[in-house]
Amino acid sequence: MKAVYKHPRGMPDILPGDIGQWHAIEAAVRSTMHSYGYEEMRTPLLEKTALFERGIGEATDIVEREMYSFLDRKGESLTLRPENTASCVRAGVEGGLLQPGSVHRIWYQGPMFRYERPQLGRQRQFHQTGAEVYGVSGPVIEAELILMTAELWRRIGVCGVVSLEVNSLGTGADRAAYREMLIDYFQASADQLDEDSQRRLGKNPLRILDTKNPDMQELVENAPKLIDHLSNESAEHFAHVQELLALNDVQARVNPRLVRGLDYYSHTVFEWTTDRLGSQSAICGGGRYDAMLADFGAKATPGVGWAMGMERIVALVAVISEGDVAATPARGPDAFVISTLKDDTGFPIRITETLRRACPQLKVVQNTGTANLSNQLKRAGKLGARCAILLGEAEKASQSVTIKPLTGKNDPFTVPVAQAGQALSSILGS
RNA sequence: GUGGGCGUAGCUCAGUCGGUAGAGCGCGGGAUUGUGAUUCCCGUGGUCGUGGGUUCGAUCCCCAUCGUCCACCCCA
Repeated sequence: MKAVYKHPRGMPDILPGDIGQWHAIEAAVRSTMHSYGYEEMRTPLLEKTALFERGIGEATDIVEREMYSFLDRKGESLTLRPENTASCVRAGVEGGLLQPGSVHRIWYQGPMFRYERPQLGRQRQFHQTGAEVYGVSGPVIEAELILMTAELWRRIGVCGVVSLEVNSLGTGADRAAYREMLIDYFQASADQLDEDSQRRLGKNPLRILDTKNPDMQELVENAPKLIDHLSNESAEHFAHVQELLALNDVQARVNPRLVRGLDYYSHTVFEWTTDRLGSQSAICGGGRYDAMLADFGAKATPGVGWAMGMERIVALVAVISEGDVAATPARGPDAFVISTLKDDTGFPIRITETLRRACPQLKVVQNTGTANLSNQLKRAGKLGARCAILLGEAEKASQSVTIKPLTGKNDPFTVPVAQAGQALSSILGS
């Protein structure tokens, strides 16, 4: 079989055999969001390009080289969303949610798009799940958001292989003062900066600290740290967050070099990482971004949030469970209808449909082959069916069905069609 | 965006020192003209990712392209 068409690069299909993993993780996400009182929000996949340029920051890699932007039929520049925070803020403002004093806990889930070289855990169309809180300043809500990610890892079953790093970026004023300090420091050693860093020096010197260039490690290591130059209020704020995490048994390592890629953060930022996924180690990250709300028209409303990469979580679960998950088959049919009537297709489908209507909670599947009874039963067994419904000349003549339980050693029995649904329910239990 | 590996049946892979290909599993049918998870038999399967080039001849060599993986980079 040759495929006439292939998927675009970095945009793989999720086939039925893999969807169970996603459903399991999505179920954990939903239950966690419910526990914490967050409500789902959905925004369009396309936004006006300016929304992301402004919201994410012009000097970021995402905006500079990773966005899928195009002109629509009226010549307006639209972009496939590379992340969802800017859209959520836009929707919150536009939808009138972000009134001063009101509080909203929001979560989202869906595909995002970035033009990158694909790798394990890094696709061009990928899926993020995230949570955002609007209308709450202060450290408690930051702690809540971090604590819910920790709880999510517990529910997904990956808490043993992830670790948390936190940092504080302070206030805009803190950063402005620090930024000057940093520019002075790096300019004094400008000859040691690589090309990327020289470019960032003018636009966004904080991101130089995030470099992984080994030649610059010493320079970066000795740079002044923002966390040592926070205002007293910011330092207290950050200390409080750390206390609240410790109070709830969540270990966090302070990483003064954690800056995060998006420009709008302030105060607490955090990142969950794992060492089990090769070079894509970040599985979740977030922080406070009051400044973006102000930019978007909600001056009096603060905002905090995080996002996690679903593909990375799926990959992480697969890596740590090795063969376990593969050995867990998808749940088979509750009832598998097989027929030895070679020239009557009407009776079997009518019985199947009757059972579905009588037992809407059960999965009732009609066999599609023409094999002999023995092989049809083998197929039922392979599918993991809980019982088989046998139809043949005798059943057709007496308008009855034979039910054969496949899980135990129960003998098959025959009941009239009218009682088949009830009989099925009672032997399968609940 | 940079560098490198890979692409043979639905899946995992073998193979051809250049003469158009195999295995296991899977899938379909049967052994058993009405009772499964074991076994046996038969069958289905691939213009060897795609397009060019070299050659009498290419799945194999070369180039391009698409997809994929790894590192860098970046982030979720």
